[in-house]
Amino acid sequence: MTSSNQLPISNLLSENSSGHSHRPPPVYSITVRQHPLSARACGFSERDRRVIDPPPILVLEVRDPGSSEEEIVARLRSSFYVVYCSLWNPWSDEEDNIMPSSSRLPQRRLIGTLVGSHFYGRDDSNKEQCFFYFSDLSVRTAGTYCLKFDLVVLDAWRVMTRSSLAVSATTKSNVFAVHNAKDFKGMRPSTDLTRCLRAQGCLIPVKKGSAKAGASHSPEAGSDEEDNEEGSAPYM
DNA sequence: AGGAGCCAATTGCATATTCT
DNA sequence: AGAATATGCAATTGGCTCCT
Repeated sequence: MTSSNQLPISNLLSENSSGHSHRPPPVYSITVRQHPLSARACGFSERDRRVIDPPPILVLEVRDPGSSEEEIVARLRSSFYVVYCSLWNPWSDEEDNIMPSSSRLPQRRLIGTLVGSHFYGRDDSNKEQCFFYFSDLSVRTAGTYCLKFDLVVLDAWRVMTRSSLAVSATTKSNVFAVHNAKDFKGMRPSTDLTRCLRAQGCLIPVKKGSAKAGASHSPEAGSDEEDNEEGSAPYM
């Protein structure tokens, strides 16, 4: 299991513990490689979950002039990263996770696995990258939202000393629409990137998509103006 | 009329069985 | 013994119905 590219915990400990090195800290950045486009509102039922389509996929990059290429790759292969997802209102630019309600207790609007799953593999252009995918995200109510992603680097030194972990990078997805059951046009077929990751062993679900959805917006055609306010491609 | 939840059909995956 | 095929189960998805 332990590959030669794996970074020992002792290395992380020494490289991250502040005051133990004069090297500038590495710079982390995350970019949304596959943006969410639409979803069907899943309501308040715990049983009936409707995932966001397509599943958001992020790419992690590390810039560290003091490290060799091999060290950076080893760092990307390690699983000492957590990407946390939250729901945002794109118009007010405020978090939109909590639904205030007079009749019910306040509930989270975004449900599912809010922490991204780490996967190191090749993208559809055969480039090795560190991915985080969110294949189990659902939104309870219809509306227009975007997703905010926060990267936290699990610093062994800080974990051991029980210090708080800082957010190392942040990014947001494009705006996407959540429709009611009657308005939802169906799931799209999985993108090439999704299929590519799946083929390498990534546990991301692959969907065939419905004819209705496929006719109006195939992933290849990229005609998403109806659902995607910014009119950008599903993934870049 | 719109939203929330239920239901049936479809799809994917795991396991069992059969064949070479 | 290993590969191929069949079967069953669980998850997913779209559409329908009921309630507010």
